[in-house]
Amino acid sequence: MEKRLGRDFYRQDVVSLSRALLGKIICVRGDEGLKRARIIETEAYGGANDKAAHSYNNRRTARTEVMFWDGGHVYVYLIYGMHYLFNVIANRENIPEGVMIRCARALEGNLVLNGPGKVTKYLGIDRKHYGLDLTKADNIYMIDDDYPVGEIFAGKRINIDYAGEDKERLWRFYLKK
DNA sequence: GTACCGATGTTCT
DNA sequence: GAACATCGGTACC
Repeated sequence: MEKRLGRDFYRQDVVSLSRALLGKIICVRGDEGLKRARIIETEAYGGANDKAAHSYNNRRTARTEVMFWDGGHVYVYLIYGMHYLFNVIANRENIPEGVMIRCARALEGNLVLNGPGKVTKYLGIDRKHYGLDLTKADNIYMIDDDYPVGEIFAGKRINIDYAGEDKERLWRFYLKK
């Protein structure tokens, strides 16, 4: 059975949500029709106390604004001038936490999207999705189809050398290939 | 497998 | 003006 994930699902702390999102399906409707991908790797970005997060120390700017919104909103930003990264906002209003989707598998063709920039490129996610609500939007949402996830592995997050001791946190979660 | 490199544009200091 | 939650390429081992 397939069902759309609702608000309560997203209102978890960011580490719990990062694990819970594994195996779920991202659906995006765009110019080329419906694209879907199953999440197989995530990273948690904590709020005020995580030096790796854009919202570290509750930094609130035009870019990080959506991180302070209720769980289930979409945070998209451009990195290195060419790649959009897709994040799912966790927890509740004014607790700025987000889950980065690092790796997924396209349902159409079984293509492996091994990198956050490849995930957004395949799905067609860009700045127009910034701030949308995954529980309400008709062009971007998440589906639970009761996929058997199996064992979840954990490791250090990637490319956050600037984060000091927080780079040691085991906040990357993934399923076996 | 690891190591570097350039491309590219927005954000924040 | 520096930094950046990346990628695809080349080089080498």
